[in-house]
Amino acid sequence: MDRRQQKTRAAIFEAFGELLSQKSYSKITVQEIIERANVGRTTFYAHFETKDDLLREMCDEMFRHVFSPSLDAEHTHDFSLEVGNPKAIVTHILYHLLDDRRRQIDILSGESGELFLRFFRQHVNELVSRYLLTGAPRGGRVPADFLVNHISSSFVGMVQWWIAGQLRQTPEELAEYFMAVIAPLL
Amino acid sequence: MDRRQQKTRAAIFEAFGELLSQKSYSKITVQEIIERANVGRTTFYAHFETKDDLLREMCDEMFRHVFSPSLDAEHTHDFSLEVGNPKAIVTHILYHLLDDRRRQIDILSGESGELFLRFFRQHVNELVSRYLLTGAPRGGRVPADFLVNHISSSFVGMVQWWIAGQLRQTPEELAEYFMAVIAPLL
DNA sequence: TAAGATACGGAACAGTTTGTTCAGTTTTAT
DNA sequence: ATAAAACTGAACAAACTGTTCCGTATCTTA
Repeated sequence: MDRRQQKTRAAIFEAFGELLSQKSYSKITVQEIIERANVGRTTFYAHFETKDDLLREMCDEMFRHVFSPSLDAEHTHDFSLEVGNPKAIVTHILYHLLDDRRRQIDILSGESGELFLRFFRQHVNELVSRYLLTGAPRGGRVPADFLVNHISSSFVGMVQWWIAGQLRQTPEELAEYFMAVIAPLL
Repeated sequence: MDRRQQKTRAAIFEAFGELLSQKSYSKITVQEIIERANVGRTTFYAHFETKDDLLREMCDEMFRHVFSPSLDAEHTHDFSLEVGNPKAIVTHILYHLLDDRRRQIDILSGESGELFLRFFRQHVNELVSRYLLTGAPRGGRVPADFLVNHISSSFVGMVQWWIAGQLRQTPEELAEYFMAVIAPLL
């Protein structure tokens, strides 16, 4: 991809992210974005059809990172190796969230956190039904898709709680809590 | 309150509700609302400072109903009498949601459901910490506020799942599921 | 039922924001 | 070096917002 495109795209994401941590999505104007990104109006619309489009693409990029199996240093894991070890997966994802702290967390704690958590939720749902519920000999007291939804809701809810509480807990602690309320169901 | 005010207020709520079940909140304009409500521009701004204000007031009205202890017919309950019987409370609330079916559900299934679920969540949180967690001899493996948050998230998540799935379950069934995943923690 | 208060309607307003077009400049890749 | 591609800036119509002013309709109560 053209170097210019990369730079513009990055500048827009950067500016958008900063704004999102300051004010709510709906109150952010394209005007502000391009001013802060130092980019021409025409250029913006050459990259993104609309503000919503920008949001979508940014979410994709964010969560592709959060859910990517690889993590730089010692926390490297591969989901496929961790099937049957839910706690490791949970810890792993929480580390990823913490990793690129500035962008993810700032945005998620902003007024438009819910907006992003919708996307987040989708990823979590997929993950849960793929890795967390396979071959688990459940009691069968509730339907499987109810259970998947329950676990995803709990996870996303936990992350919200975590962020709202200033990230006071370590990923390990959090994963501990999570397993305490979820494990009885698996 | 003046009969005229009631009528305009109702007309605006009605119009707003219809629009919300059709398109997302952010794409709805004041212009559309007043056209559909057949109300003058001046009148709208005499009632509500802004579109966000309208949203807030409408949420208040909606959820004041959903969480009100009284329900018309045979399902009449009083929360205060039901402390220690969480399942009854859950069933009760679900019936309330179903009650004014047209407005609540349509809005919640619209693209802006999350917006309303934020308010919904606040009420649930309050309710949970007041009625569902009092005097319960917990194991103490997780902090109390984590637990409250977990239960609220699960409840709201369940409602989303319920609505997305076309309300296929009865409130009783749903309450059954809910207790199955929550009861072990109380 | 008459009078004063209150709510409504319509038109017009300045100020923003949006998304597009066009012509001209800079950067990149080959 | 040159052609393609990306960027800029200005200007544009269209839509929406929130406000003001004034005349009309409706309610309240005395």
